Amino acid sequence: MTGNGTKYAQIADYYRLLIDSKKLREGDRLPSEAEISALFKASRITVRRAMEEIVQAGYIERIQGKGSFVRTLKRDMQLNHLKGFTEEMRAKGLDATSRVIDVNMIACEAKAAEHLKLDADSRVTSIKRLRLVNGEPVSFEHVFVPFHLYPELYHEDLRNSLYSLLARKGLKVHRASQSISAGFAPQEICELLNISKKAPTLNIERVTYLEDGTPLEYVLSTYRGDRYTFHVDMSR
Amino acid sequence: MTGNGTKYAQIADYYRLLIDSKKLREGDRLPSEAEISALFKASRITVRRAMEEIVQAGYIERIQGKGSFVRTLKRDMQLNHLKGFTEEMRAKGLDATSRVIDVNMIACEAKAAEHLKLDADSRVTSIKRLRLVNGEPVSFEHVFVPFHLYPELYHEDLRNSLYSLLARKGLKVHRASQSISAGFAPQEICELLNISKKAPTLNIERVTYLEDGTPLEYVLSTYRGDRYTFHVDMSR
DNA sequence: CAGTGGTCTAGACCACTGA
DNA sequence: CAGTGGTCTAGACCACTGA
Repeated sequence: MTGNGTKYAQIADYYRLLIDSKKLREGDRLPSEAEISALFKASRITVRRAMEEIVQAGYIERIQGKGSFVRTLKRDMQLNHLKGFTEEMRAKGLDATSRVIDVNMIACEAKAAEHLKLDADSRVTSIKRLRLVNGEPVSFEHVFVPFHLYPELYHEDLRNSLYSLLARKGLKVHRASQSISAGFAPQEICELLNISKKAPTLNIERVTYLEDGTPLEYVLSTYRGDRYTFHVDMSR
Repeated sequence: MTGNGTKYAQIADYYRLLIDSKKLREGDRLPSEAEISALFKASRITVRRAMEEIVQAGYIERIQGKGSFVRTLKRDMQLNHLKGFTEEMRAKGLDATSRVIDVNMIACEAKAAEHLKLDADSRVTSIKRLRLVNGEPVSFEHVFVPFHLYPELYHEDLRNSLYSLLARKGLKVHRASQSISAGFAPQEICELLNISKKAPTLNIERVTYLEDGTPLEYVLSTYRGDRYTFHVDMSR
């Protein structure tokens, strides 16, 4: 517990800690406002202020007439689960494979370096792959992984899930930030995807991070507009 | 003003509307809590509750000793907060407006009916709007809202945030499911967006739901590929 | 200094839940 | 019905900004 700060922050911290440390588990009921009020010798409004804090942070859910309950995080996890291409296609019952176009250790390009928080000339492993579903090309991706995070990466078999490989090295993808736009692809990518230069493509720029916030990879993907749709669930 | 809903919601809506309709602009100061309190004959705590609402929605910023100001926002890395177009652009510090193309009460199309869980010939309010940022067309959207949820909807001023309007009727967007693809737009939409028929577009199909799971709206949006990028954060 | 928002109190009535 | 959270009031003292 903190001890400093405002009263409502202390109350909020107290319950946040109980939940973080699993002393209060999913679905458990918190004491009522009146009880917390008595426990901390705080007015009900101060207690409510504290509860609002942890509702806001997604820790609990309050139901009039029933009480405050530790939230089941399952729903949100399912809501927008971050998947790799292989995993995503498997979830749809499709068979995903890759054709490795090119693997290299290179000096990092400026844009990739910025997203990976590396110095401009740092070394990165560069991987170009064509992603296929049921043997048909669906997307082309160019992945950049900081070399020092996984020096042997370019010796590995990259025909399957990259995330599985990384996970086996203890590099677990935690979150990703993506930018999705519509456009065209350059000639050589069009040829790989077997589409016309005038065919629209879905272009996704993705940065994935480890739990501690370290950027793990920077990916530029080009999806065939006629073969791929990106799904997202969002909540308020 | 609406007349229904809670007092704090009415106060919050009042100022949200002033900001949406540009009667209060970026950097403008809102009246002090005492003034709002007198104006609405509400206690200070109720006023504060209202202010918290619109702080939460990213509309204003409060500074102790100075006052409450309409937010001049750069972009902040929020999680994956579900926003309407107006709100999203505001968060990027951009000025969003709409041109209403067409509003109608129609028998629901099969696809919209399916997503809205309505019978095939149920009545829906159909709204076609052109969304502009700094006066330039960015997207065209076609919204379907079940008629019975908000019968007077087509009498309302639809130039600003639809979600604000709905919220004032107690119809609060809770979650949304979206499908994003790349493609082209039909002739008439290209003309509205002021692009060539061969220009790529980002097409988003969205279904939004109320907290109890009732579908609230079905939207087909067509974004100019050169003017819009969709951002998503995902976690594992 | 007057004016602002931030924290806090004690107390009230209400709507909702479940026995 | 008792217990819960939701809304609302009137009033207090505080910390901070700016003249």
